[in-house]
Parts: sequence; structure tokens; C-alpha cells
Amino acid sequence: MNFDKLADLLFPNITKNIEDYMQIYPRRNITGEVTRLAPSPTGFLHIGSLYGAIIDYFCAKKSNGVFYLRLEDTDDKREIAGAGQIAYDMLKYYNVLPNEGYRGELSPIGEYGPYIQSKRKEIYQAFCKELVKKGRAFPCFCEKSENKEDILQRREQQLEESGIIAERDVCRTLTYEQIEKNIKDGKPYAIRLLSMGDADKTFEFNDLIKGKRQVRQNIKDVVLLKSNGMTPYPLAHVVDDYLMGTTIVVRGEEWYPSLSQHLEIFNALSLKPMKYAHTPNICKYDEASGTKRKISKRKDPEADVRYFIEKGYMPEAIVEYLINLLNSDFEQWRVNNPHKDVLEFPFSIKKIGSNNPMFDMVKLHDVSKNVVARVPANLLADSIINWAKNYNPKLYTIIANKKDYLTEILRIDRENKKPRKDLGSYDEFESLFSYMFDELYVPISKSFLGADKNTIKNILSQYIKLYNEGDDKQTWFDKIKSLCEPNGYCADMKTYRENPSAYKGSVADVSGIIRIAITDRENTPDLYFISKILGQDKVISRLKDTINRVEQKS
RNA sequence: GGUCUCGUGGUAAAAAGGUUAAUACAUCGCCCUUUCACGGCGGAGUUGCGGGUUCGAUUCCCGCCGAGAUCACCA
Repeated sequence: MNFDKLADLLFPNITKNIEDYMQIYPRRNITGEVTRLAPSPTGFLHIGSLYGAIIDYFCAKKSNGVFYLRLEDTDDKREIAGAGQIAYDMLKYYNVLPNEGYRGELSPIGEYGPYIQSKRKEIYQAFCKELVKKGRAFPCFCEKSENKEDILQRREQQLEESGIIAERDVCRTLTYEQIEKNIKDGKPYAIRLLSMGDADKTFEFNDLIKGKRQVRQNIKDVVLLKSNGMTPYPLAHVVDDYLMGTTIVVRGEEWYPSLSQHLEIFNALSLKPMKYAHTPNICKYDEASGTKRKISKRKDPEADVRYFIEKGYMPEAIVEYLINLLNSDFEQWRVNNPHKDVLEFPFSIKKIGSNNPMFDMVKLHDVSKNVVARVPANLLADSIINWAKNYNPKLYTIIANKKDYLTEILRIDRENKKPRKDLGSYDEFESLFSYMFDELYVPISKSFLGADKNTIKNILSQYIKLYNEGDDKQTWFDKIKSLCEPNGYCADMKTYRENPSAYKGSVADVSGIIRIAITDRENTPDLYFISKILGQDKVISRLKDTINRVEQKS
């Protein structure tokens, strides 16, 4: 067959050839790595994309290279308006911002655009035409399946009937005359790769994460161009990543099975492929099935990185947790370098394991507590107010104009060598510090550490007489100690431990009872400072209220 | 069903043939702190199973089992 003639029949309007595009997009003149994140605009950024973006970001930054954002919007059925903006905003929020490419409403940066695939149709067609000219692509007039369900059903059927799923396409043997007639008849067609692979043959491939692997040759006649003129992922990937000068393709492991397809396209085009890094998929434990599975958008709210914003996690916390999943020595590095920028961490793509990690919210929370503990009180107050504005309106109305008060609260046991670590996310603030706000304070006084009614009343009423907000800390605590003996408690911890049964309890219990009376919690930061911030009047009235409540409980 | 990937405590994970299998989170206990925390110390708990190679295997090989991914004109 005359392939040039076929190419012109198929692409009469495509005049530029691939050499033209190589001149328009010359090889980059840099030594650093060029990485990219190429999400499809589905309306949210997946936690796995952020995970990959961190790798992209590190690889590019560490080598003085380029990290760019490209939008893979080649499927009009899937596209959601504004989705590209969300992806960009999320990368910005999590501080792994690309330095080239698509930027939402802002104009793109870089000489290798457009960075939106739907605007690159002609380029893909030119490359496709080239493949036709080389006899490596052919038109396919088969009817397409409209939806995923049909496809899965068809696959099931094929498996039942023959045990195999068809690979080579039937249209690959069509003659020029048949093709010409079909086109004249107005039949829609796709363009497919004419695969020359042999399923029994393998080749060696070096994945940056997986290492050296034997990969089976591709035998699928994959679709290069859909009947609507747009290209699906495989050709778009090859063309874009080549033209845009990507040096490392970081993508999820789900792409690994189709790697040989992409490599065959590179090969057919006589282009040299770049390096690849196939990342593990973040999984979670599925309660229903009792197994682990990939985090999915439909089932798991945490698949969408906005989830963590709503929950009030600091972006640094999420990123540090994910880095930990990638390079597990990060944690130790962070302990040794509490205030260094994460970019100084010796990140290595080689240290990424290749099994799929489970997303552990408990561990994330711990990482987050450590991150929050490093933040100065006034900045934390700002962040919490800002967060509440968007995600907790009720709290916002209470704290909006109380930054100084908030800062005072947060400063307790913070900003020292061993800061308190009780706040993991902003949304915990309300329940953790409700007692600092009358609007939020709803005491129930469930338990008083086992003390009986009269003891509680006695201790509290005596404390009311003694309490003076002007006391220094030592005086304050001495007063609490003085309440111990008359009420059957031991003022000295050592003495108490020697013979605990001789007392109702220790000074710890007396402090605890007062703490509960004022805050309705067993755990709070330093009670001395809490009391000072609340003020004499409020402390006294809280104590009186508690006595009344205990009284009524009978 | 085919192909591929991966199996170290509950979770993450180090140890790329060599003392008693690190470490962090979680859990339990003790200690410190005049209270709550923070912190310190310690306990329990792991190499999926079966073979093979080797003086010696978490590490290399084979089989099994298990888990995950993939087999669209979706990315």
C-alpha cells in the first residue's frame, strides 16, 4: 500500500510534519530534570496526584530543573468546568507549585504550550499522520462502545467464550480501496497503531522506582486518534512529553501495564523515550471487604485533597506525611532539623518503596501535631480564624475579633523547647478549648475523679475563698496544696505513693477536681494560665456553677 | 481468564547473605514534672507458606498462597 497516499487521504488538512514541530519546540537547553503533573480535570485533585507532585517537585527543584503542569482534558465527557483551576489551586495551597505550564485563570508560563491537550489536536494529528506514512497506523471503522459498562460486559463475554481478550484489530488488513470506500460512505473511523510486537518477547526496562524489569512487548493496536479527532492518552503522552522536553515521567503504577504501548509508539516515531518512575498507589483498608484497596474518589472523601483543608490540617502536615510515605527517613531528618525547609531534605527517588502504602490517618495526625507545635501562637491564631471563616462559621463568629485572646490561649505551653502537642488540626480547636468561650462552654461534669459530693463541694468552696488571680504560680499552687490535708488528700506526691490507701487521693486529684470544675475537662494546658486568661470573675462563677450542679445531681 | 506488581509487628518502614531483625505512630507499663501536658525509659508484638542454594537466607532461586494493578475511541 502507498502509505503517503493513505496519509493524505486520512489527513488532507494536516500540513505541518513532525520536523516542523521539533523546530517550534526545540530541545530544552538545561541540565536539570524536567517533570510534570498531568491531571485530567475531573473536578478535584487526588491525593495520589499530590503524592506524585511531591516527587516531581523535588526532582525538578533539587536539580534546578522544571516542573510543569499540563491538563489532560482529552475526554470531553469527563471534563468539568473549573477543574483545571482547582488542580492548580491545590498545588499552590500545598506549596508544590509548578514553575511552568497551566495556571488556571492566570496566563500560562513557558515556551512549550499550549499546556492544555484539547488545544493540541493538530499536533497529535501531525504525529499520527507521520505514523500512517510509516505504515505504523491504520484507520479502524469498528463500532465503538459508548460506556464503561458495555466494555466490561464485552470483556467478560470474550473471556467466557475464548479465555482471551482480542488484541489485534480486524481493520489492520483493510486495503486502500476498502478504506477509501468507507470514507466516501462517511463512516466514522479511529486511527490505530499497527503493533509489531510479539507477546512472547520481552525487553529490559529500567524504572526509576521499580528498578530493572523485563517488560513484555506490546501487541495491542491501541487507538491513536478517536473518531472525534482527539487523541487518547497514549499518543498524547508520547507527543507532549517528548515535545515539552520531559525527562522523567512520574505517574501512578496503574500505567505500568500500558508502558510497552507507549514505548512502541516512541519507537515507531523514532523518538527516544524519557525516564519513567511508576509510583505505588496509596491504599486504605476497606471495612466492607476486609482488604486493602486503592483510595477511590467515589468511596473515600480523603481522596480529594480538599478534604484535609476542610478538616483543618496544615498543608505542611499533609506534605510531610506524604514525604514520609515516599522516603521513610524523612521523619528522623525532621526531628534533627525541625525548622529547615523540606527542600533541604535529601529526597531520593531511589528510596521510594514499590509496595502500595496504606494511608494512616492516625499517623498523619501525629505528624500534624508535630508540625502545628512548631508554629508560633500568633500565626496559629491567624490560621485558625482564617480556617473557621470558611469551614466553621459558628466558631468564626465567636473568634473572628479575638485574635489576641486566641493567641494568649495558644501561647500556653507553646513556643518553648518542648511545646505541647495537643492540636493536630484546626477543627480540633473548638472541642479542645471550648471552655475558653462562654458561647461554646456546655459543662456536664460527668466525673470528678471518684470524689464524693461533699468533698467536691468542700474543695471548691474553699478554693473560691483562696483564689486570687494576682497570685504568682507558686503561691497559687501552695494554696491548692493547703486544700489537701483538710479534705483527706495528700499534698506530697512522694508521700502519697508510699501509701496511697491512706488518702482519698493526691494533690493531682485535687488539682484535677478544680480543673474539671473550671473547664469540664481532665486534660487542659496549664491550669494556672488558663485561670489567668479567663479572669477572676469567670473562674469564681464557674466554680460556683459547678457546686450548684453537683448539688442538684443529688 | 491473561499479563504485570507487591508480600518484614496493627500501620509506615530499615536492614541490598552474617551478633539478639532498627526506627516512628498506635498499644501497655514505669519514671519525670508541685497539676494537665511535653519528655524519658521499658514491655508485648513481625520476615505469608513450603522447598532449594549456602557454614549461614528477610535478602538469591523455584513452587504455592495472598493482596494490588491492568486488559476502553477513560485518563
